[in-house]
Amino acid sequence: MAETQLDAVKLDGAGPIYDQIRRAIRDLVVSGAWPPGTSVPPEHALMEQLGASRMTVHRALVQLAGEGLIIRRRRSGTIVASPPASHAMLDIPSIPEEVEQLGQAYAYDVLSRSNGRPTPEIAERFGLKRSDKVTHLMVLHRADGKSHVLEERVIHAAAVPGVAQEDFARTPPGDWLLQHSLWSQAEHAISAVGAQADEAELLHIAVGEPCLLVERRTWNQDRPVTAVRLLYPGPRHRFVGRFGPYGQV
Amino acid sequence: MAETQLDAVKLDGAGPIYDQIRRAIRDLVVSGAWPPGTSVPPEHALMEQLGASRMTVHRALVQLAGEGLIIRRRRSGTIVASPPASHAMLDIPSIPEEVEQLGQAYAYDVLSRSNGRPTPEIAERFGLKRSDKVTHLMVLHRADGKSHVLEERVIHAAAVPGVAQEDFARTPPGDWLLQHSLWSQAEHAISAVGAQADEAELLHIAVGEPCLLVERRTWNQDRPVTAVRLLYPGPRHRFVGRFGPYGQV
DNA sequence: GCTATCTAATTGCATATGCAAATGGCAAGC
DNA sequence: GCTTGCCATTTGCATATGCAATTAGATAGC
Repeated sequence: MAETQLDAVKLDGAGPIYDQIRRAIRDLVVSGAWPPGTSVPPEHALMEQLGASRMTVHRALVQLAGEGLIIRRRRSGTIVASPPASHAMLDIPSIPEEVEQLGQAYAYDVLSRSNGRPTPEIAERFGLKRSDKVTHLMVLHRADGKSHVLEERVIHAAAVPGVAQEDFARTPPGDWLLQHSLWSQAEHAISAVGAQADEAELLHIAVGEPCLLVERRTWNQDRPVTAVRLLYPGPRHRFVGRFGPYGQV
Repeated sequence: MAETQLDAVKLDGAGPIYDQIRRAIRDLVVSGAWPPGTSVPPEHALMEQLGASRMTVHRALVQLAGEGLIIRRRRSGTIVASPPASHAMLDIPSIPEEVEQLGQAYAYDVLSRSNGRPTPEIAERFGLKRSDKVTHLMVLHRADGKSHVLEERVIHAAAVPGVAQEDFARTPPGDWLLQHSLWSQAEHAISAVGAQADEAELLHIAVGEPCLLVERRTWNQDRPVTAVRLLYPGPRHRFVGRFGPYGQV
């Protein structure tokens, strides 16, 4: 449980006070300055530090709690929440967890791994500059021994310290990145493609067999972090989302 | 601009007052009792009607506005918002609009249409009872003359008055339903499949060619409304979503 | 009729106040 | 040591009050 630095909360004078407080704390959370578990100063402390009334501070904190950024409990105080990975269609799923939730045994192989510059094709496909240093990976995930999904991943070395030394022997890159990097925005694209020859061989399916392709890119404060291409074989896989007319339920 | 019935707002005594007010108004909105454009009573009226303070009423309304259910403007008052269809991955897109946004000419053909009971296969696939009366449709949507998407739809007649008389000559069923029915929940599932022979012929692609399959079911207060199966040919189509670690951005 | 101005309705925001509810931790008693 | 009960801290909720900002509609002036 880390200490918070009270004076890290700075208002910018733009807009309503409650919203300035909200944004100030939100930025500290999403930037990683206050990692999950950090205790947020109590309302009275913020109130004095910022010269606002308790109700104004309260309003900001209640809103942040509603957004899931912080968790508040009487007497214990307020702490930064751990980002949940539970949005089904709008999330970054952990492949090991997915497989294990299906009651199957998870395993994976790192097929290849290299540090260097992206090839033009990869740079184009993942929206990177040719000058960026990247780690490039191919990983095959298996469920009960059967090929589950083929992962091609590019990691922007500058955004993820230590990635060049990591060999991903114990943790697959997706999960490793969730622990060792921050992201503030992601983009999914889902499409259907036919398997290429090399892909078909690895996934043990016929060439041209329909596959669900998930391409995802993530950024941290507008800097690219990683891009991944997940190829799920056949009609066995589906992405499900539930929602209402005014947004998610 | 319809009138609101002030006494339609009823508290249930469960939980905080601001939340009772919030839920009471939310229910009136999502149930359709207060359709879009309806003016919500001003804070003072609700305050007197409910015996709560203005700030408590205010808190409920501010929250509803934040959720997008209502729109508030000084002096003009508060009105019920129109449900937006802009969530990209989590929405019910209008196919004509989608096509026209691509700058292509939209057209469609109703390939078949029938009223009756669902076949066992359809009942199973769409989660309906065999005894439900349904309208069954096959529609081909075209963009610039080319096949764009093949739609198979089942509409639960009891949930949509007038569907048995409608021939969908002027408006495709998806758009017609958005105007003539209410829904409170929907479920998407996206997967990749190979085209069957009949589907391939209609879409002008080869048998087995990968297609993106979107299956969607919608309910209104737990009663099924419609189920649809949208088959998008080939890798031309993609579903895109943007989000952050704490939810949508 | 047209325009500029004023008025009043309505929401937006902040504060001060008070009490309720939950609970971590201490102290007393066994 | 263990349990019980109390106290202080922190958040949750509701109210009352006051002023600011916005703007629809009325009014006055031309």
